[in-house]
Amino acid sequence: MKDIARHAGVSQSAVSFALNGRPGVSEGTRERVRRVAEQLGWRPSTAARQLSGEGAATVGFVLARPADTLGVDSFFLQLVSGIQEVLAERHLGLLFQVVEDVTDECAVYRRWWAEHRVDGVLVVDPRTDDPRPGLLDELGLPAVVIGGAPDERHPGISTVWADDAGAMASVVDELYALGHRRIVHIAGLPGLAHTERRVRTLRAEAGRRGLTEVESVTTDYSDAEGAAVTRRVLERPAPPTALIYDNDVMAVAGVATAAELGFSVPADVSVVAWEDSALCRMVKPWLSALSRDSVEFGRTAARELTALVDGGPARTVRVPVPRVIVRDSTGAARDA
Amino acid sequence: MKDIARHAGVSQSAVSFALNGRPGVSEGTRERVRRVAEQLGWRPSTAARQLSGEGAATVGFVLARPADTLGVDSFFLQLVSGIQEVLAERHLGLLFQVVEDVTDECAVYRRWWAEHRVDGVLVVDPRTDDPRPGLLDELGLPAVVIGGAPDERHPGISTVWADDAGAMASVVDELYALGHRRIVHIAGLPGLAHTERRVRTLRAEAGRRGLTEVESVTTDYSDAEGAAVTRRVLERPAPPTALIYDNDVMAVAGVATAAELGFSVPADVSVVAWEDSALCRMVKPWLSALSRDSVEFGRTAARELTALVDGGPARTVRVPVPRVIVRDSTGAARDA
DNA sequence: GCAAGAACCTAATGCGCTTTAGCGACTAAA
DNA sequence: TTTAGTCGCTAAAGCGCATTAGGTTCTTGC
Repeated sequence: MKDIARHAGVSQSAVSFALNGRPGVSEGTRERVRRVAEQLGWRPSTAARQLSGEGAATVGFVLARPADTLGVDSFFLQLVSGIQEVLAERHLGLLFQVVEDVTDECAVYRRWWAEHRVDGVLVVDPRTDDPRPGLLDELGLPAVVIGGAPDERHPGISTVWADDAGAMASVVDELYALGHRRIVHIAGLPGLAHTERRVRTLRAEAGRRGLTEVESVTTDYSDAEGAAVTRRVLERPAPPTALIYDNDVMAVAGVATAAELGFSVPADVSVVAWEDSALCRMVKPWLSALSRDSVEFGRTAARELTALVDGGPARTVRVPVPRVIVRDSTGAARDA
Repeated sequence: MKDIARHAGVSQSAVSFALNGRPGVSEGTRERVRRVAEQLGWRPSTAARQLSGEGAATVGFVLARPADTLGVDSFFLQLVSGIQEVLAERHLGLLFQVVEDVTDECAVYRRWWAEHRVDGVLVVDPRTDDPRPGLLDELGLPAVVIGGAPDERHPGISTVWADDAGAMASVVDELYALGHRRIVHIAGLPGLAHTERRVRTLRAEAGRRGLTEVESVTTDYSDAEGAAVTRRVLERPAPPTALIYDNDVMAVAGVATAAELGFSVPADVSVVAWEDSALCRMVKPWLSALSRDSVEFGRTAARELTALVDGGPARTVRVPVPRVIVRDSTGAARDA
C-alpha cells in the first residue's frame, strides 16, 4: 500500500479509503488508486487485515472419520464442492481438517477459535446428544450444522437440514403399495441424528400400518457391514422382501450379497439406496434411490454461514425432501 | 501475551522468549511463564505471528475438477487424509479449494501468494505441458507435485510420484502370460502426465512383444465413458480379451456393460482396474486391481512439502510401484 | 466579507506478535 | 582496580492494514 500511495501521489490512508469504498476520497483519486493497485497486482494481506479487526476470511470444515472409512462416499465431495462455490464468490477460504472423532473435532474448534483462524465453521454428521453446538455457541463461533434437526437450545447456531422423516415415510409408502410387509432398514452409524430420525420414522410408519416385521439395523456405513447384515437377514426363515440401505455403498454390497445367496433383485427382494450417485447406475439392476442435491445442500449451508458471519440472525433452513427415484431394483413383493 | 506478562511479573518480550524456546530468560522464569500461559489457555494469533515474519502456518490444496466429476473417486479423500495426518502433527492448516480448470487454479495460486495465505501448495493431476510448476517456481511458492514425473526445469519444485510405467509393464506381463494378445487400455484424461506415461508404456511393451492389437483410448474417467468405450470395443469383430481401466469406477461400469453384451468375466474378457478400493470388492466377480497406498502417498507428499517450507532442498521422491492384486476378474485368454 | 461547514486529504495510532538494541548487575580475566 | 564479557531482562520498533483525529482548502449562507 505504501508503494501504491507513492505511485498515486497520495497518503497510505487515502489508498485504504479508496480501495475499500470508504468515503473520504474523490472519485478521481479513487479511480487512479484503483488503477495503480491493479497494475501493481496488489492484494491485501489477510494477516494484516485480520490483525486490524477484520475477520480471518476463512471458514472451517472438520470431518470426523477414521481414515479408512473415508472414501467411496460421494456425498462429502459434492457437499464441499457446493460450499466452495459460494465461498469462492466472496473470496473466503476453506480450512479443512480430518480427525478421528468428535472429541478431536472439539479440540480443533477450540484451537481455531483461540488462534482466530476462522470466522465460522460448518458442522457435519450431527449426533443425538452432540457436544459441538454447545461448545461453538459458548465460544461464540458462528456455526451451521448440516443435516441436524432444528435445535432451540443453541440460539447462536444455524441449521440446514433435509426432512429425512418425510423421505422415509415416502419410501415406506412406495414399498407398502408394492405389497411389501417385511422390511429391513440397514441404517448408518447409531448416534447420528439422521440415523435416529430415520429409525424412529420407520418404526412409526410400521406401527401406523400394523406391520410387525419391520426393523432397523445400524452399521458403520461400510460395504462390509452392509453385506454382513444383508446375509444375516436374508438367511432367516422368513426373509424380508424389501431392504432400505442408508447409503449407496451398502446398497451395492447388499445387492451383490443377495445375488450370491440366490436372491434375485427385484423379484425376490427389493432394494432402495438412500443416496443416489453414479454407483447406483453402475450395477445391474440399476438401484432405486433417494436423491437429493448435495451440491445445492452445500451451497445453502455456506450461504447461511456467510449470513451468520456477517452478523445475521441464526436460522433453521430446510432443503427439499429427498425424492425417490424408481429404477430397476424395486418391484412387487413376491408374496403379495 | 500482555496478560501473561502481567501475571508472571515480566515483560512481554520475556514471555515471547520463554514461549518460543529462545534464549534470554532463565529456566525458572520460562517455566513460570509456560504455566501461566497454559492456565490462561493462550494460543498465539496466527495473523499476528504471520505479520511479524513467520509463515502462514497453512498449506494449500487445489482440486481442478468440474463439480460433477467429483465424487465416487476414492483416491483424493484418502490422499487428503494422509496429508492431514502429517500436517496436524505440526499444527499446519490445510486450505482447500475446488475450481473448474487449471487456469482458475493458477489464479488461486496467484491470489494465495499475493495475500500471503499459504506457505506452500500441493499440486495434483500434473499434465504434460503444465503451467503450474513454472508459475509456482516463478512466484517462489514452495510446492510439491503429486504424481508428476521428475522435472528438472523447475529446481524449486519437489515431486512425489509412483512409477506408473513399471506398474503398466507388470500388468502387461501378467496378461501376456495368461495368453492375452488383444488388449485395450481404457485410459483417463488425455493430457494428464500419468495417463500419457501409461499410454506410452503400453505401446512400448506391445512393441517389444510384437503385439499389434493393443491400444489405449482416453476418457474423462466417468462411468459413462467407461461403459461407452467398453461397448464399442467389445462389439468389434475381434474384441479384445483383456481390458485395463485407469480407475475403479470405469472398471465397474465396464464389467456391467460386458455382462450386458453377453461377455462373461473373466472367461471371455479379463478386467484390471488401476485403482484398488472397496468398489473392486463390491461387484461380482471381484476385480483384479493395481493397489497403492494412497494415504501413505499423501503422507509422503506432505512431509516433502513441510521439508521444503522449512527451507530444505527440492527433491524427487518415488513411492513404491503399485502392485497387481489378482482377484477373480482376470484369467486365461479364451483363444490362448 | 466572514463564520460555518463540507470535501478531500494526511498524520498517527493500534491490532498481537517477534526481534533488535540496550541496560544493569554480576563474574572472570588482566 | 579496571575491562571485557555474560546473563536475564526491558523498551521500542516494525510487520501491513484500518481507523480516528486532525488539517487545509473550497464552498455556502447570511
